[in-house]
Amino acid sequence: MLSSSSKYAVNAVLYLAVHSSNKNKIRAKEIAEAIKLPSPFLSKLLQSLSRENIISSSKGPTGGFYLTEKALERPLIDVVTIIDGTHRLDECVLGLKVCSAEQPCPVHYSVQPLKMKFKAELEENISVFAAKVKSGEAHLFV
Amino acid sequence: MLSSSSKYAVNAVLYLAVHSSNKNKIRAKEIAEAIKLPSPFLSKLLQSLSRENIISSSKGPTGGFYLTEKALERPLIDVVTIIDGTHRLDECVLGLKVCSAEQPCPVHYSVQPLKMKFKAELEENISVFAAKVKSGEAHLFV
DNA sequence: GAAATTAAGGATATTTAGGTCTTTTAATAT
DNA sequence: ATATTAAAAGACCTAAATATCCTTAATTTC
Repeated sequence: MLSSSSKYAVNAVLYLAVHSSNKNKIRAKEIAEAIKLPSPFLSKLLQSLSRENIISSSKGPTGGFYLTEKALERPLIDVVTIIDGTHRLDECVLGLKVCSAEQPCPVHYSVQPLKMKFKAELEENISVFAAKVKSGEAHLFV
Repeated sequence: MLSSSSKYAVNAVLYLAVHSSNKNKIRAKEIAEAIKLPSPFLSKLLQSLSRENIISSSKGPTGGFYLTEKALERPLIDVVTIIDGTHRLDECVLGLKVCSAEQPCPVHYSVQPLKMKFKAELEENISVFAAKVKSGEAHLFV
């Protein structure tokens, strides 16, 4: 459903949402260690996210990545679409080119509502998910 | 959620469910053309399915693949697990090693019910999905 | 301004899923 | 029996996703 890359990206963004601020930037390496990911690879993902302004960065000593207040109010699904594009979440579970209400695949009516629901969940703001982690209601890492 | 391979496999099995019988076996090549797939690749998948007895085959002239009455009563999810194994449908959407009711990821409670529902749908017999195709209620190919 | 630090960016390597080809085995028809 | 047909099996190839490395650019501290 999601690529590994976008899973990592979501993890990283939520980590930043919980731990960073513009006063407290976090280095790629620290995030990588926290979420147990090779840091050069994570850097690539962070770069992509930064280019699309969903996370912010600054170079040099005391530099690193962080989320602005504004970024916290963006839906989590933005992270996914930046990394994976939009197609992946929309395509037919059976891989049919055409799969719609008019030409449904055999599982279309079972799956379509679930897909809509999933996407709707991801429309929730990053801050909402971060709040769950902060409160201990949800966890991020092993 | 499903690998391309298991999507193809599901398509092929449903094609067989609709078109084949032990009196009317279908060659790999014909299935491949019908579902627009490279036939050597499809052959591999059919072999795996045949080894696990979810589809039947016979060699030689008038040979090919077919589904028995018994096979039609197996749940569609068997096709998926033969090709993908069981892990793929169970793993955490955010890729966390541990993701459970006790240690839920931030989207766990949103996604878990959807996943259960999806798996439950796939527990339906192959014949049920085939019937939908036969009645024109669902479609298989572009 | 020089040194140190950290992200950015490009090039490259590795792994895995996806796809192909060739030979062997089994069944059928003549 | 022999020729033909089609699946089985294994080796092999390809492309995309995943991961790494190395150089450059931007900040900060001293």
